[in-house]
Order: sequence, then structure tokens, then C-alpha cells
Amino acid sequence: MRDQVREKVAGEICLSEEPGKTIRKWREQFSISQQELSRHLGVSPSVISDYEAGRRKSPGIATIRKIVDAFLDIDEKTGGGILKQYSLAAKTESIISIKEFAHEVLADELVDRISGENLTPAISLDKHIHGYTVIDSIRAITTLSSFDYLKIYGWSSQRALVFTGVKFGRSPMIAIRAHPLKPAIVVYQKPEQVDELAIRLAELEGLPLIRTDLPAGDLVEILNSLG
Amino acid sequence: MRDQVREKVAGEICLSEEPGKTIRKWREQFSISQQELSRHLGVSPSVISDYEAGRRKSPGIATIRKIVDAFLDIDEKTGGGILKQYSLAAKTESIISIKEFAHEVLADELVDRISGENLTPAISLDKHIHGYTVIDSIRAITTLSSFDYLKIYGWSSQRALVFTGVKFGRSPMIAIRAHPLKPAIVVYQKPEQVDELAIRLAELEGLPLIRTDLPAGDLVEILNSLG
DNA sequence: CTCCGAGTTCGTCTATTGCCGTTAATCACA
DNA sequence: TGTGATTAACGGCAATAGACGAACTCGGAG
Repeated sequence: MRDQVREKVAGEICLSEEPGKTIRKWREQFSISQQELSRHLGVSPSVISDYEAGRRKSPGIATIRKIVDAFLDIDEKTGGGILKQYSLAAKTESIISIKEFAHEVLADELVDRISGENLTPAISLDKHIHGYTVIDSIRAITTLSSFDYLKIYGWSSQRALVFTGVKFGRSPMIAIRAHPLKPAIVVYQKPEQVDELAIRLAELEGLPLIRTDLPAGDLVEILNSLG
Repeated sequence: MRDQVREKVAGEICLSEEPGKTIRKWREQFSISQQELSRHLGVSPSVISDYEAGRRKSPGIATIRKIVDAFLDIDEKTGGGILKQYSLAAKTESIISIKEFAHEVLADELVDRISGENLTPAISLDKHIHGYTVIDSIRAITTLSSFDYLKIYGWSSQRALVFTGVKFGRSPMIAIRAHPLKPAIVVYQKPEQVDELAIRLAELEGLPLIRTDLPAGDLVEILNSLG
């Protein structure tokens, strides 16, 4: 993420007809004073002032590089600004159970064991499952951010994502589609009903979607016994 | 989106510890000879050779700018094949409009201009917006995967995400929460109603959520006029 | 083999940058 | 009003960039 911002800022300054103004814009965006920037770069404050005033029409790229890296270094040191928005508070209350299997489990075996009904028969169950995560989907909606999805996936995304408390099954599928990582299989535990859109989203994603009416306790036990 | 590629290439050259090699890389990527480039820039061919050889450790940004623009001009003159390949210009069907602002726009100014109603008054509007994306949210649900979200965000996530066709506003917020990148502000255009959960999700994410009843066409015009 | 086009290397000159230090101006606060 | 912090403006200078042209190299075609 840092590299993207780095390139963006450098590119913008480099291409600006008034690089001084652009440098200032970004310095202010990072909430950095000229003093602080000059100290960080080990130059006199008047140097920064001159640059921003546009005294130099065509600063060298080595200088631009140093300035941009200073922005990012200072931002990281103060833990705020541009990069901060990507640091997110973690919450895991919505993870009921999570485990890595000791050995791979075939998807169709798992479906079998949990008395699952396949809602996406056109999608192959020829997959190897490395683990499972059971998620309280009601709590998940309000508590899970994208960072938490990394926890949900544990060591492997080759897992079964099991959602309890599912009403129509839309929200879990929407979240799964939006996130870069994809599970091997999705299970809805005792859904009220499964919306046609949820099934369609699963198919679009190439994900087997399974429903089971086992009680949550039993379900976790069985999953746990798989490996 | 010539500007995006322009910024990408310039940023990369600018940040490179060996800018000469990076210039060559991109020149070859655009299938442009040194002769052609030198002719376009109106300089001697030995100048280009010297740059690429790294004779100049810190070329000025005016020079970089000229070189990058030459790449793009020449590419466009010969059909724009590389530009098309590299740009994020290929709009997905669900992106109605997307733009990077030439200068920062304050969030509260944007909200004002679109006659927006703030649904999350507890969230500060003290943000700087770099651009906007208008999304057909109905089409987005079935067509957008997480890769497409990178297109939505363009080069900066510091943007306003505007959703049209919103019923209750849940799905957009769920997708935003699941994705690693966050926008600066979210706007629902003429929603039927906004679900309380959507507002709660916005607050949890620290995102201002705005509703506006402007017609889509007017909305795009106004956003476009902001910068 | 010669010739040609594309690219390389390098000496040279002028213009500009990178940076210093000093002074002046501005702003916020007591 | 005085003070300190921050920023602005400018003269000066060594180093480097921007660009030229000449000589050279290399590969391919005839």
C-alpha cells in the first residue's frame, strides 16, 4: 500500500507544471510542517520554502524521491495520515470456531458429513479443504472489516466458510465477492431461506454453496472430527 | 484515462534508483526507438542514449515530463495500443462515471454542491477528496468482483463513491467493509430508503454516508465541475 | 566486402539546481 | 506589546543537468 501512495505522490509532483505547489499540497495532506520536513531531510528550512515557492522550475528526481519518502516515513512514524486509514481495529467476536485440518478433506466428504444440500450443483465439489471457519453472520455484518477476513481465512483460504444465523444469504456472498481472497466452499447453517441472488453470486464466483440444517453445536463437532 | 498511465510511468521513473533503465524499459514497452523519441522531442539521439545509459543521475522533472508525454503522444499517434493495454480506462458496465480531480475538493463542499443530506452527522466531513466514482449498484452486485474494486478506486481511494439504484443501501456498505480499500465518503443517489443497518455500518467504518435526490445526470455534471 | 541505420561514448559549454546563511515577514499566544 | 515559531525571500556558489557534435560500434542487407 505504501508503494502505491509513493508512486502516486511522486508521479503527481513530477508531472505538475507547478511542482512547488504540489509538494506543498501533499505536505499539508500529510500534516507535516516545513520545519519537520527539513529536519527529516537534513536541510535548511529555507530549502523547503524555496521549493514550495517554485524557485526551482525543474527539481531533480533525486530530490523529489527524497521528499516523497520523507512524507511517508514521517507519516509512518506518527502513525497517522494517509496510511492510517488502512489500519483497522480487529474484532473476532463473530468467529464461533476455526480450525486447520490435520490433513486435507475432500469437499464432497465434508458436505456428506454435515448432511449438506448442494445449492449449486453446477459447481464442482472436486476441491480439497484445509480447514473451516464458523462465523456468526449477524454479528459479522456489523463487526467484521476486511482485515478480519484475513483472520477468518487463518492459514489457508482453502477452507470451508460456514455462516450461522443466515436469513437470505445475500450479505455473506456480497462480502465474499468483494474480498480478494476466496474460500473453497461456503456453507449456510440453518438459513431461513436462501435467496436466489445468493445462489447466483456463488455461481458467478465459482463457489459451491451448501446448506445444512444441523444445529450449530453438532455442526462444529462434525467439522472438528473431520481432521 | 491517459492521465493515469501518465502518472504511473512518471512516478515509476521518478522513484527509480536507476531512472535511465526505467526510461528505457518504458520506451521499449511502447515500442518506440531512440531515434523516434529524439525526433519527437526535438533533441539529438545521443541525448536519449545518454539518459538511458544513466549519465544523468537526477534528471529534472521537466525532462521526465517531456519524455513521458512523448511516449504517450507517439503511442496515441500509432493507435494507442499500449495506452489501452495499461490504462484502467476499460470501464466495467457498472461504472457510470469516474474521474480524478485536478485539485483537492473538501468533503463538505462536495456534499453541499450535490445537495446532500448527511446520514452520519457524527462522522467528520473534514476530508480531502481526490476524485469520484459513480456506480450502478444494482449491476455492481452481480458484475463486480474484488479485482473490479481496484478499477472503482482508480488511483486514489481518497474519493467519493457514489451509488445509484440503491434500495436500502446495505449491499454497497457490506461490500465496502469487506474490501481492504476504503473511500473517503459514500453517497447514495436517490435511494428508496436507507436502512438503519447501512448507516450503522458506515459509522462503524468511520465513513460519512450522504444521500442526495439529484438525478444521476445532474449529479455527474456537478461532480465533474468540482475539479 | 561495403554501406547504412541505430545506438554508444565522451568532451564541452551554458544554464540551472541544491543548498547555505541571512534577513524579513507573518502568525499565534501570553 | 513582545516573543518565539514558522515561513518567505534572496544573494551566492559548487555541482550537476541539458544538449550539442564528433567519433565509434554493431548488426543486417545487398
